[in-house]
Amino acid sequence: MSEDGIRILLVDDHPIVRAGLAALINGHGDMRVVAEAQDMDSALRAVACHRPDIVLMDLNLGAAEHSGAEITAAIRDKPSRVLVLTTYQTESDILRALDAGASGYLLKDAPAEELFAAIRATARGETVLSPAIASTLVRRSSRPGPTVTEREVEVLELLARGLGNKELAKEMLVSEGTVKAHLAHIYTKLGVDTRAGAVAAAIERRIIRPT
Amino acid sequence: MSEDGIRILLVDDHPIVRAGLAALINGHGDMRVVAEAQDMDSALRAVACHRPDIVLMDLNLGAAEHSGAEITAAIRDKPSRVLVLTTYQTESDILRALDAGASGYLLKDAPAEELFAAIRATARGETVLSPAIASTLVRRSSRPGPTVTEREVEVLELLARGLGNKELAKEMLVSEGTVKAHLAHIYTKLGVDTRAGAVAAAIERRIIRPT
DNA sequence: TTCGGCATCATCCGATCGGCCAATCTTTGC
DNA sequence: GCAAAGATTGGCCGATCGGATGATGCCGAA
Repeated sequence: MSEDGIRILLVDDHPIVRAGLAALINGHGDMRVVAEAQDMDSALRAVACHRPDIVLMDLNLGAAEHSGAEITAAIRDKPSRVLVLTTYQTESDILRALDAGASGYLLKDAPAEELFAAIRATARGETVLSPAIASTLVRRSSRPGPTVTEREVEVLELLARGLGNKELAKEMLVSEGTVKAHLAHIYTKLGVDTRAGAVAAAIERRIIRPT
Repeated sequence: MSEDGIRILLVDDHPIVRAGLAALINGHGDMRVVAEAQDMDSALRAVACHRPDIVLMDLNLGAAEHSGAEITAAIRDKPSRVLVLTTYQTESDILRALDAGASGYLLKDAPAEELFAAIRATARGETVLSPAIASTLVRRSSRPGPTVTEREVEVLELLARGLGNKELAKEMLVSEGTVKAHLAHIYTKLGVDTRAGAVAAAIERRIIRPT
């Protein structure tokens, strides 16, 4: 890795963004884009084929079936390290990605220099988080206020897809009463009183991400 | 403009994406990024100050108050031409931008070459649309299926914000009965039977955009 | 001009939702 | 081991929602 710099695999579904990032990265002597992928399947193949040091992955993969966290998990045991680059900072996304084994989580809001620093740090084996991300996580753990449960996030995500209580119950394999209990908790925690309002508030607070 | 190539103003709220696009564009001899802006206000100032030939604008400006179409309208009478570069292709966004006077509408899904071609074409005074965009517009006009009304789109957008029927009525300055009528029409057109489902379907069909 | 689409409004009724109360069971942590 | 928190379920009731139906006015196309 040291002779030709940090070898990077770019994963993003937007060719234009990909080309931009590649141009940006290749302008630096100590790192190089060795492959690109536009979806999860080709990303997996590229990892196996090119053995990059770092997978720079845009989690905002449009209407992807794979949750992005999935792929991170699939790559985790390979020698490559995954650096997630995304637009959103929903609690569920961050936690899911980190749980899956991502070595870093960066927001596109960050300045370009931060990206390079993050790439180098990740290559050194360190774990990198955007300041905004870090503060989100800190806020999460040290907030006296209401914290939505994992299960409640599930409910919110299904809610955003327009399911009714019966459907919610069937989907989550619980009774309708349980669903209503979760909903009641969510309502009080978010300070709303309708399902639609809950979805709006959840999106507002970046608890879930709009479909 | 001809001595130093096409002068471009980049507008995008993500520094990383901006840096990537700048690196990409500046790699071409016949075009150059002369200024960058991360929000609408600084974009307007930059237009007045640098007089770019083209404003390459990312409409996907996070939680922007300004609709993006607004700014396009504000720039329109200046000598600069606006080329919109975005992720989404909702009917309302496209039509709004074109109505506002954008000279082009490109999806990030497009290959990078298409971006350069679009920049050059826009500089020549032509109007450019992504193939996907064009087909969306064509589909819109030649589709036998259900077409949601302007008013119904309004309802859908408010619906996505979690309002109840009473609130809907107050917001739209009509009676609750009218709201329910609109809802009924929307349900049959989208093939759903709940407000949440309608929101999901509307987002799915790119009629509205998740907030 | 006539027909159809759109927006507007109203009423009735069954289904669903949201609020309130109470209970059991598992996990987590002190 | 015990307390706290989360997940689970049940029932009751008023409020809201969704479906069906009908009616009016406006405007553009045939």
